[in-house]
Amino acid sequence: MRFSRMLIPTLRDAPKDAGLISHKLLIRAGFIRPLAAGIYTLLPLGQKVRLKIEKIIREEMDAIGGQEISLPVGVATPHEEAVTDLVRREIRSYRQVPLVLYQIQTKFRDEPRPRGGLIRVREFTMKDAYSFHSSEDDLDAFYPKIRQAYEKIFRRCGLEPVIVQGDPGLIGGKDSHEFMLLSDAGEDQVALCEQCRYAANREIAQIFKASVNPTEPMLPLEEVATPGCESIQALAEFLKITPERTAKAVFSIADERDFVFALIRGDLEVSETKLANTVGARTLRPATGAEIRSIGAVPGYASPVGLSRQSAVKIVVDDSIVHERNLVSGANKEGFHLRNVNYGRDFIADVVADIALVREGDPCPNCQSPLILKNAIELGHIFKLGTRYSEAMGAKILTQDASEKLLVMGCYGIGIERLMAAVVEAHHDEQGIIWPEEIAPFHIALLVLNTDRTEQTELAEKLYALLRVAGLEVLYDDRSESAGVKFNDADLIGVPYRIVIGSRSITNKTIELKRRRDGAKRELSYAQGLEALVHTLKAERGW
RNA sequence: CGGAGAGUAGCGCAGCGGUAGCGCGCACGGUUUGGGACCGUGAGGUCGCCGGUUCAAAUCCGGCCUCUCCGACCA
Repeated sequence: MRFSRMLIPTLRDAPKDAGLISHKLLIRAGFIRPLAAGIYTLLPLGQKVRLKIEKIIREEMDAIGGQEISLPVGVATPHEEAVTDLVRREIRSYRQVPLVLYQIQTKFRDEPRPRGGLIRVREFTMKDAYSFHSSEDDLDAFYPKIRQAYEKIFRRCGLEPVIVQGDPGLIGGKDSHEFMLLSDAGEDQVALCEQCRYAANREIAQIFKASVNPTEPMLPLEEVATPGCESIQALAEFLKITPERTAKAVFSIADERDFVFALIRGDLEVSETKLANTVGARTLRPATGAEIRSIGAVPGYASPVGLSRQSAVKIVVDDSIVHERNLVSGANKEGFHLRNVNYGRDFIADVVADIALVREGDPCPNCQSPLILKNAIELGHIFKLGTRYSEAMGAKILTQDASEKLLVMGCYGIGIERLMAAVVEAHHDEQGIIWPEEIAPFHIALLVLNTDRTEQTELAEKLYALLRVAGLEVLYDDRSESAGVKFNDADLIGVPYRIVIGSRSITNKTIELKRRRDGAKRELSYAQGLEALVHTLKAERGW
């Protein structure tokens, strides 16, 4: 393409409301334009990159037997249901599975809070894929394939995400992995163990919980006055004990219906995600003081001890509590706590579960080394759905022995524009974007510096034509701008290679080839003819 | 949805009661052209919207809208 004919509105200054580097650069370099909060127009350059990413995804999905389809854009129907419905109608026999269907389609999400340019938007392109299997074993066998396909997709886009255990959510499959690109621009957090490579989304990461005093004999309950001790910290200081010796109560309302009373060791925090998954809640919000009092508890002085059991109150106890002895917990009386509270003797839970939120430095569940927390961008998510949808919708097949069996499903997603933004986050410098070759909008930027010198423009035109014939995508900067403008735009846009034709090219019979990634330069002679030069160039690509 | 900030030319900003400004960009002419050149001329704005106060509002007051950032969801 001729730069002069292409819509590439580069900007010197980034709009002030752009925060992230990827956001600034994609706008400045003329890839995207904001239309409304979380709604972006992809300009020609942005569209080119998106199509290249989609091409990679198609190739890798097809390589593992995926078949592209296009599901109708249901108003309220999740695509899990639409695709399960399709398969329920069309698939009868175990001989027809495994079946892998995918689509690349625009998604609309009424995001309460779009942010970070393309990282989180209201409208975006998603590749969603679904696999159908005759058994758990077959899904288990397929799962590594999709995982590898994802690794390839991201690697071809120039990214090396960390694969972490993901939140299986309410859908509650047994395996779930997220492809996380470590980046400060990310809004997720992952917990990583550098020793044993344990990696999980922070929300569901486990920690090794050593009991502080599991062998201490149970002592009798004892009420103690603790005026003004409404926080664990205040309580621990007042009683001169460590927070590990206390039990903390956290109150939530699940799905605006059930009261959830969570109890965890005083030094730990509750993971809302874990808690929600434990009680099977779609939404969870903190309870108000009035709601807490309504079940007979006192904010700041609450415990399950002596609480009259109500069916609407679900008591969830973290496993950290179960193994401890003689904790201090609330007396459900303003200004009083109880010493020597013991699980089993003084109270029991409806559910005992791990609901702790990992913190930096907590011991790894596998090797007990300190975990580190990092911000990350979630590029993709794969998980085993199991039979949740096939059961709900009656998607069955006949097995070899003519019995009916529920299909076992997996589902797998990638957000395309977010991936594009993540690539920019990972690959840029002060000058602009540095696209990995496979998804760059162009292979080569061809710059002619003095457009009023016919020797130069003629040379450039010839080279432009030959490069295209050779199958290269060329952005030919034929504008009569000053050299600096052209250099800066080429760098900003992030084309992997740059050819410069200037006065030197005429006198020395050479052109300059520069690699964007590291600035490596070469002077290539065309004394043997331009065709030979183009041949060399192709050979030199990736030198 | 809760909290904080911001809306003035395409982008970045100034002006904060008296008829709308600057830089960049854009158009035209000329000189330039190896890292965002220079001179001259010019186009471009219902100052987010609605109402109020005032002789007079971009400016003061009220309401609304939009956007950005920080907290609860997700690719």
